[in-house]
Amino acid sequence: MSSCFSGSGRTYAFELDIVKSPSTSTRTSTSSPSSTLSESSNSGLAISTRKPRTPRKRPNQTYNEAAALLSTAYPNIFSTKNFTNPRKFTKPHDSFLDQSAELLLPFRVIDDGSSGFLIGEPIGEKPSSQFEPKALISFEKMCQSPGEFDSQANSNSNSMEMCGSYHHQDEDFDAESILDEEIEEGIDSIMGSMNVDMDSVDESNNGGGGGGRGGQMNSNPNPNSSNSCYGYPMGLGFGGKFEFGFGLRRGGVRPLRHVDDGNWWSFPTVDVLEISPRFNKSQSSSTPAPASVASAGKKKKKKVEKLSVLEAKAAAELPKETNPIPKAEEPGLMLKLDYEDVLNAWSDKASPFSEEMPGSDVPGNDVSARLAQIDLFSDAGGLREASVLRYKEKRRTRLFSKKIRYQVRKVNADRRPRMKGRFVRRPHSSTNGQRQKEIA
DNA sequence: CATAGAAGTGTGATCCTCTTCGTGA
DNA sequence: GTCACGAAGAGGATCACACTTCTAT
Repeated sequence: MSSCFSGSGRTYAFELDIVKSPSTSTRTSTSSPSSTLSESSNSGLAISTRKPRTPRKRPNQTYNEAAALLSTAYPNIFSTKNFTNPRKFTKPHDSFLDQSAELLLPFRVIDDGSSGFLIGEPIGEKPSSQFEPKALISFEKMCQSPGEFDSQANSNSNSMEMCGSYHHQDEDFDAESILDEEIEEGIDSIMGSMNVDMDSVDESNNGGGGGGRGGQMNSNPNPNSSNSCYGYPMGLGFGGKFEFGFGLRRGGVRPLRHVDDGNWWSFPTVDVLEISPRFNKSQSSSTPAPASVASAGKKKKKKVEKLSVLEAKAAAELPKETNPIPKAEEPGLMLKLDYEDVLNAWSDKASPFSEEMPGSDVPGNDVSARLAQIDLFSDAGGLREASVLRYKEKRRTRLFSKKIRYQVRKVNADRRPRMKGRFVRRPHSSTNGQRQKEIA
């Protein structure tokens, strides 16, 4: 029985395959590979003569790995204590906010993908057994983690395109796209779905194009989600040029689809309303929109209204403890944020995520030299710096290609004749012994 | 040391799920 | 204008193949 799920947005049913031992199985030499379907589709309880399929790959493992390292590297920012109870994170005065007093981090300082998305990982709730010492390929098999939900993969690609700033932060890294996915996963774990009245968001953001995915935004059936949601209304007057990592495309963030009900809530979330400046809703809604936009907005408006009614119902049924975040509409609970002041205040400060160590003589990416500079036994965070560098170096050198265990077999396989991708017998195939003699 | 059987290798075909779009009620 | 349904396409995972090498007995 396999309980692993896909990480690429698919949901796989539990399979109950009674599989013969590989040693006793005889490979069914079917003439057509399509026999797979006929063998498995008739019944949930199938007897297969084939090897069980290897579990689907899970892309989130590197995310977890990075999360653990970053929490070690930047405990002030990615403190695991914030993650023990995700709800804590949504409180206006939690430790994260305390770090910067009245200021929030300007998002542009998040220099690489390993950083910004880690805020949400519930490290404290999960034993670190998933973090293996060797650098795992991101698509190697992993076990289910609470931080994984398969909507990530889908929504990731959406959020990515709006994150224009990210593309300017190229690293010397040949598997960038895969890394991007990790980042996006993390971003989405922060983003989640929005349950705010998104009329204005939809109107300005959707632009009438792109097939109306935004209609799903509020489809999260769990009433809790109304309080632990987030997502940034990109269209709300930021003009899209604001370099926030909160990327939205085509109407916003998707809901948590196919999320394991037992774990989905464990994502620490940031209520975007609490970190957002107030927007004059009436103003935005009164702004005349283009016709196409208006029609698209209308379409969603109904859905949003429907869902908001349902959510309001469900939220009312919930006990107050489970609903600790105040409604966004409540005045006075919003975090007022003067972005200009924030940017000014941080303009002369080094990024906490910067590749460059402040005060370091060693420029660039000479990790060894930089490691040598670090006093590992000082109290001033040398271990932390070392951890960060180790992590970055590891990430940089991580292999995303298939690992060849036996090079000679690869060579042989390359030489082997094929027909439509399959190995075929050599024209004058001989027995192994004879073949070896020939080679000798 | 000999033997049997498992492991592993690359690539095209196939399967499967999800998304997008068109059509009709 | 809305909704449901189905087709088409995209994208990713897996399978099948022959043969050599590795490993356990």
